[in-house]
Amino acid sequence: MADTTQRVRNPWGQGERLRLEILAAAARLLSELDGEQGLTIRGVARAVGIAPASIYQHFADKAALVKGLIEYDYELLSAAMAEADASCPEDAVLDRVRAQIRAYCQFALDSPGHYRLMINNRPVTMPRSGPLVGIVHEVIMAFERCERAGVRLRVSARKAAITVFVAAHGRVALSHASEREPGQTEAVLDFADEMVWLVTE
Amino acid sequence: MADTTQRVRNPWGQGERLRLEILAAAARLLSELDGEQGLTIRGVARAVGIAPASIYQHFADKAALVKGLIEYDYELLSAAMAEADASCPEDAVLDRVRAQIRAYCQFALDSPGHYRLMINNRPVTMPRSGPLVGIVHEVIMAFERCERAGVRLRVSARKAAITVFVAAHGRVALSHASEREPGQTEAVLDFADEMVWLVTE
DNA sequence: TGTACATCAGTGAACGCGCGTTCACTGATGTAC
DNA sequence: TGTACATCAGTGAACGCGCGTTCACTGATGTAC
Repeated sequence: MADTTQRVRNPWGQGERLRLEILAAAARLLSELDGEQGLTIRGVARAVGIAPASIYQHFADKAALVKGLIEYDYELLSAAMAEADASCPEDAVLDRVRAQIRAYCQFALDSPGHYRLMINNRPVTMPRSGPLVGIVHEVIMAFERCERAGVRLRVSARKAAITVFVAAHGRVALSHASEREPGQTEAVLDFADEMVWLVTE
Repeated sequence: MADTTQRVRNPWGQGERLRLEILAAAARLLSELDGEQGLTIRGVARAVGIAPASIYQHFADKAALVKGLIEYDYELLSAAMAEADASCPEDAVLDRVRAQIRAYCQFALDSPGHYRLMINNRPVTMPRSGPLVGIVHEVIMAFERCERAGVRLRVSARKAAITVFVAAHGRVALSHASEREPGQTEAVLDFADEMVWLVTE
């Protein structure tokens, strides 16, 4: 398990490199152990091949490490959703909504540990302005595009986005709580599509 | 904090009483600490006023204690939903569905720790036959009653129940992840109602 | 009725563990004069 | 060019903590004869 090869220390002035190594190792651990409680300073240090104390040169404490991880993950998720949106034809407005939601679900299914961390460790200081809100806002805009293109919604674009988003979270969370099953991914993505259908008409 | 009064031991043949005291204390702790990780053998022993070792006369290990709690909680939740259903006029079929879902959300909001434990610690041995399934089945039957009463559903009764249930879970879970806000309960219940409306028409 | 023993409810003290964090340190690489 | 010193990357060992669990025990209450 543990790396027996000795780590070579970074050259002068390149100490920041270790910071990225730490984040990368923490991300890897989080993917494997899915669950924040499995993410420990000592575990990360072990994975990187350094002393636990070394982490404190780059992160004030465990909370700072977790915060760094979450910020990184939000960027990944946002990028995945934006890419999904952009990969659809410009005028396939509903497909673009679906693609975004599916990308969201896919991320959550692929990285349960990361996803749970993002949801459950949202910074307390930003009740309605956290990164999650940015993501929901993208979906709101996608629904507004639909309306402008003539798609009839059963509720406002804003409400449609929130509803679909909340339901997708519910589906994903329940999926995480069960053991993996074949075809689960498709089931989740189908559910997401159906939610989009439910708010349209 | 700690009870300074000495516990009187149960009389001969009444040792089972402690089992209930332990469960009650664990439930109380879970309500306060909301989060399974806050629930510890030692903490429960402290709350009851006994030695940690005493718990092992009634529960083989921590998992057994948790299992006992979950079973108890499912009974509470089922009873609350059944009561909500029964408190509506017989023929107000949609109201009865709504009442059940609202009771579900209310339970989750009132007891986040219990709710999270139930969802995340579902017995691995019963993928599609756990107690949650029983609860969903009640909702399915409630929707079937609606159909028989002439209410038009946009999807099958089964799908409607699952959709509403999943969305309710999503809403509740997100609510748990944010800090408490005034009016939150109403917002969650309104969301639940809206989900019922979305699957009907 | 007395007494030896079984059974019961519950305990005290210890075990080993992994955790987050601190602190004085080591040794290599750069810089000032 | 040499040398004293500052700065850097990173460490080893310890701290106190709370955890789940085990084990031999205590003392009260019942039962057999």
